Amino acid sequence: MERKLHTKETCKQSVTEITDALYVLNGKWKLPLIVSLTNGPKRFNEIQRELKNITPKVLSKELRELEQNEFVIRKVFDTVPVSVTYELTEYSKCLDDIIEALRAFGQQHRERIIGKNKSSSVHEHAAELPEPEYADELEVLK
Amino acid sequence: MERKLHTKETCKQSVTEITDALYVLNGKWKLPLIVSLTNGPKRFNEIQRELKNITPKVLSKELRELEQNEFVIRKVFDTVPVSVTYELTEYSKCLDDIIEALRAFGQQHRERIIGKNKSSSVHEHAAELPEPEYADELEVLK
DNA sequence: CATAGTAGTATCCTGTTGTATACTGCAATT
DNA sequence: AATTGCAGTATACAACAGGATACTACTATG
Repeated sequence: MERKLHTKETCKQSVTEITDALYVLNGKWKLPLIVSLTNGPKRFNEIQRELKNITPKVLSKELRELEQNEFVIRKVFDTVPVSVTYELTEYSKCLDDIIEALRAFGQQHRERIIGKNKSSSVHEHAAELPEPEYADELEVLK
Repeated sequence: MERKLHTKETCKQSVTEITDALYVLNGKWKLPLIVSLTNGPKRFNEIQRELKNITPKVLSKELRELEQNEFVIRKVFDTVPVSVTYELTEYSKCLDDIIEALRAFGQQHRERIIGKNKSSSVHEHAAELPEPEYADELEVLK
């Protein structure tokens, strides 16, 4: 149960650092958006198709914010009509560890949930820890 | 500019995995809350004091959600009056990589912003990439 | 000629998140 | 005897994120 961070001071400092990080990456879309750009530049509608359920308004806003934080660069080509691409910057590479950790957790957590649901007849800890309704809590689970 | 994930398929799958992960960890408080519990069990008011600005209503809700996802366990001691502690579960360890990555990024990003603000007289890329108002964008920066 | 695609913007609306304030009932402290 | 701390709940409200739908002006395709 012991972790690397265990003094009161490093712990408080970590809370601040995490808060800073989340301030920049918050919301439902920023990280998925960055991931969807990892295999090269994409155009607006292309992204919208890939990130099922994102509306143009929200996508537009998220892209603007990522641009301001220098994770994404917007390139306009003066074709007729204009075409616009979005691509990741060099700086965005500093997010790779976060993305990889989230990805690994997401994958493992989904498997855990599926396993849980299969053996859901066993309720030994039901009183202390209510059996979560995982099926409703993860959206896709195809 | 090449990363590990670069085929269309692995990229789409990663988006799903990230979405799953964020589904469980979303919001402003869950990760900071978990971090604040890394140096041992804490009581309700103790947490509230440590996480400046969280209201009891929100804290209560966040703790309930973390409990349902089995990251936190709530222990009630029948002292008079009852005392309650919250502590991290074994399973919560699977979040350590995420937390460490976010922490490292948060720390480095804050330093980058401070550096940017010092040399803010240089505006060579102002037209393409508006100089972000970092001072307003990070909340603490004491 | 109608449809589809381009890169978004404009409005309106809902739902969650967060804030503010007050309150509980009991015990220990001042 | 009054205040403080405990672990929250209750109520009302404000703010913001996000969703639904429609629309622009232009071009290419069927």
